[in-house]
Amino acid sequence: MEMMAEARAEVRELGKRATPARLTTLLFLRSQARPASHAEVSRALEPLGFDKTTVFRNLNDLCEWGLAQKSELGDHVWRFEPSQSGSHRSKHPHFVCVDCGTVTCMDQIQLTRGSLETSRDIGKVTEILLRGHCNDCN
Amino acid sequence: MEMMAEARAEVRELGKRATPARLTTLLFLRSQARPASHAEVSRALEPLGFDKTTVFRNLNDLCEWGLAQKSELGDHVWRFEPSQSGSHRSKHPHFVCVDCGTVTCMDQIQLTRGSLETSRDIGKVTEILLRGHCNDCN
DNA sequence: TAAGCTATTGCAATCGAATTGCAAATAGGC
DNA sequence: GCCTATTTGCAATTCGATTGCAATAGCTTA
Ligand SMILES: [Mn+2]
Ligand SMILES: [Mn+2]
Ligand SMILES: [Zn+2]
Ligand SMILES: [Zn+2]
Repeated sequence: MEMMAEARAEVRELGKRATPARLTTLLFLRSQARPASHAEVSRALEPLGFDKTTVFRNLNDLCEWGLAQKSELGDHVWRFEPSQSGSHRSKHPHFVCVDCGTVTCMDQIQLTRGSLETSRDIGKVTEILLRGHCNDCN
Repeated sequence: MEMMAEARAEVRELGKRATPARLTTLLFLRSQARPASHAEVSRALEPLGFDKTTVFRNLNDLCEWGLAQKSELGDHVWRFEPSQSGSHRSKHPHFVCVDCGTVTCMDQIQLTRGSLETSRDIGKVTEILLRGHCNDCN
């Protein structure tokens, strides 16, 4: 498959071994519309014969190597999503519904000039997380 | 003590029992400049003879009753802080340093008009969390 | 393409925060 | 002071995250 060959090349590029578990984990993340928890990825890959711990380690390794990103969205569970390939490889904002737990990836959320100054007094903002009630939940 | 009598009144006002563990927990939160984790509160109260689980339950009860707020700031640990007494009892934004873990309470962080519209398409934002590198850490 | 070295895997065990069950203690109304 | 519903203390449990270690399997090299 096309995707698989591509993933293999990317992993090899980093000097890492292109194992089936690793490539499948990466492909799975890329197939999802939203960040996936370790439990979700495992649930999908265990039936294929991949071990839960191996998945766990690969998820974290992929993050360490820049191929994926890990975020804590407020429910004490890590969620993983593939890094943006092209333009913005940086973290993007997320919206989490406190009612149904749905996570939405957002582009270009900006703070007002005043807020930006305020935040600069404290530090350099690298990540924005919004929480609230999604339109479906109200 | 003044604080204690005040706390007692507030708890009684809610129809709840003003137990030593409960009042001490509330006073402790109010003595802190930053949100405190359950572990931190327990560490402070256990030497005084209060049980870890009791502290845990009181922290959550206080939140349920509106006297405190609970947030997940990105490290898989709940943090508790007293509700603002006067003007804005609502949740305020926080900044968390991903390096040192320091949490800073912020006032009035606003999104740009455009971002606000974008977010409205998704849901009603009730909480904003900023993460990044604090000025002390660079 | 077979051997060898090392990264990776599988599985059991451990960790720690969060959560629960239940009997004993106690706050507050009477 | 008595009574009862609430709260507490302590042990046990849950569950995601994390680790140790021996077995396995990529990849490099000869
Ligand atoms: Mn995303
Ligand atoms: Mn705060
Ligand atoms: Zn929702
Ligand atoms: Zn810092």
